[in-house]
Amino acid sequence: MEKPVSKDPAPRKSRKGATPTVRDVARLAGVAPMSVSRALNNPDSVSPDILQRVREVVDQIGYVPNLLAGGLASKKSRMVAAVVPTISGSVFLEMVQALTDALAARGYQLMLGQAGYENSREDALLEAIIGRRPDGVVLTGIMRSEQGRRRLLASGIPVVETWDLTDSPIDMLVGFSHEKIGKAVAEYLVRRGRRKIATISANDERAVRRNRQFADAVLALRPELGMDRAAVPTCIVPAPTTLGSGRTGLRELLAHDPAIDAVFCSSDMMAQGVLLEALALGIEVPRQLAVVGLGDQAFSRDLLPPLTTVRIDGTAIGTTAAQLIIDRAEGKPVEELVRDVGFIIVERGST
Amino acid sequence: MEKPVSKDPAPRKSRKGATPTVRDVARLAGVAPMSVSRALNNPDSVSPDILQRVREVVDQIGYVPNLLAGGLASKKSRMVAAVVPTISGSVFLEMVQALTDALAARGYQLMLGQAGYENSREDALLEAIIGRRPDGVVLTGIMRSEQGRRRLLASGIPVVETWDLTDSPIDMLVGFSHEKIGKAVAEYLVRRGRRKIATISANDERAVRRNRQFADAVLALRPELGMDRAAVPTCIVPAPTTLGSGRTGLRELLAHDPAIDAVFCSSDMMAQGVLLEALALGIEVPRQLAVVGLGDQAFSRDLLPPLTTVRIDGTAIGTTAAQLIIDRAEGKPVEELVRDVGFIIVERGST
DNA sequence: TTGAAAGCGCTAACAG
DNA sequence: CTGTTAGCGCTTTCAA
Repeated sequence: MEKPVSKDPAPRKSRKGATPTVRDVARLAGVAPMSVSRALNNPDSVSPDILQRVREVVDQIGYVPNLLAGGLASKKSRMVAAVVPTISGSVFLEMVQALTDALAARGYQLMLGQAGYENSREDALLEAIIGRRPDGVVLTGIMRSEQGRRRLLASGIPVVETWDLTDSPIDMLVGFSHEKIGKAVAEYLVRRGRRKIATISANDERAVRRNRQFADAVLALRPELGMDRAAVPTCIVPAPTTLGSGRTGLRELLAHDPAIDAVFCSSDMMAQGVLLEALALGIEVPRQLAVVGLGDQAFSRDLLPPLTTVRIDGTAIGTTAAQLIIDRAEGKPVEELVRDVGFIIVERGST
Repeated sequence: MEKPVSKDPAPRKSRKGATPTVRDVARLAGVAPMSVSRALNNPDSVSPDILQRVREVVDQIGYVPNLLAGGLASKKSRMVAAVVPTISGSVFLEMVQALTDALAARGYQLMLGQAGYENSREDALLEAIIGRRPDGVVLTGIMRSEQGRRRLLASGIPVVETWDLTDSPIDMLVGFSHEKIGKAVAEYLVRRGRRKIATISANDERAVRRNRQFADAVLALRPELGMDRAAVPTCIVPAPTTLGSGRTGLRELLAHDPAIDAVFCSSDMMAQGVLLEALALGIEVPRQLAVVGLGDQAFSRDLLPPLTTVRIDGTAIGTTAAQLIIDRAEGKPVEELVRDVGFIIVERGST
């Protein structure tokens, strides 16, 4: 004769010290594990009675659901990966902050990856990201490597490229046109009567396109300069840009042509360096030299003189990217896959 | 009579378009799933033949292991969570960068959480973190809330508190003494002959302790000031500190006492604001006013004058924290649970 | 509304 | 060295 099955069929005795699971909660609340899951994830789908009992037990034993297990079962990890070139001193911080906040508000967590500016680690990074099956990936800039595009595409993970525009996004896109910025700043400076206009910029691909358009626009408006882009001096510095690179950049430009009367910098921090170097050299800003930055960082309005700069709404980019990914994850149809958040030239004392 | 079991017992036909799994790889390589797992995670434990066949299949079909599943089975998520008050304009960036890099080099990924300065979201954040079963948590600062300490402790996750020291860490600790910084800077300024010494600082708990020690040290060295800490004017500004708060801070201090001849700021960015405001007011630095910052950010050496500041080695903190957590995760015994990375006063032109 | 069964994709543990 | 078995802790699916 078989031993009768006991009422409590020896559930792996919940050893003291082990992290509690749904089953522990279920047992203590006298319900099925599935009801615990429902009470926690979808309180409306469960009777008030069960809901309350489950909540009591959860509070009492300090149960925290294992989201790895949940993610495996439901194929939703509630994580979003963000890739930035580097986090340090970067213009992307505002976006990352907005992203983190917007995601957290909806129960999503951010995974941060640094790709480095030479894309050295990009491949390993993509593997680390895809392997964690995030509900979305936010890329800073456009994914250039064909290999990377294919892997992301194949993974089926929603992707938001940012901080740039392109005709062929992998998936979704929230950005602005670097070409238009180049053109707009050039026109602005020429309109303000500047004649010898230069740029200091990082050696990245976006800056190159911005500069090309910048130079072309200057040349178009100042036919006397001829057709050669070399008439618009450009100082290239390694990314990431720093205050120091702004200082040395200005010195190099002036050594090349002392008559320069306007500089467009590829970051506010670098523009600040230009302001400082001008001060050190006794060059008056804006009378002798106009300075324009890029990014409108918090400090820019408090500089001496306050910095004219191109405002990029990093918060809008981050918030929008989060929204797009969450909509996708929740099955809502996404209307416009490409959003241009534009930019504004904020005019201040440095021009 | 039963149908004979076929040799290939109908493995859930790998529908085209579905993400491949270990089983797909195993089938195509003609080995057991376990061997695939070993080939990928521990190549030495498998014959060269199998290793090669597995690698070929992996490359060919673009298999990326599901780390959620792996983490669930192995109880190692290869993720580390970091909590910072806020990422923007922050002195913690260097640490976060070093952390990300050091972790990535060992195959770990960083999860970033922003707690906010008012600890408003701390609770939800902790839940989101613990639920993902990271292999470690790096906290910026000491966890003050008893509730938070208990939850972390109960979770059994290795914790590294940073950027501070305490006698009762939750687990591990990599930091330095804010009290000692306050004392050291005070002594430094007094030794340089400064008489009217003030501070501008954020309203956070660490700054308060630093300031108290700072004021006490000043009073001890300058008995003529009496015993009242009010003799060391302090301007409190809301966190996070900005260049703008440095500018207004200096104005407020001077309004209170025009004779102030030294200011200790709780961040380099704020110290920069002080330099700028001094320039605007025609106050000579360092002749009339000495300025000391905190953090030794990249830009500080390039300021005008270069900023004297307290160097905190964020890179060392991040790298050490990563090391401690990885050691723990891999079962290595951790020798010293508490590491004091110290600080250095970097003397430059502003004093 | 609630519950039971059956995995999600991987790896620990043990056998061969 | 290689394979088999049995879960990890949760949720999907289906039946009650």
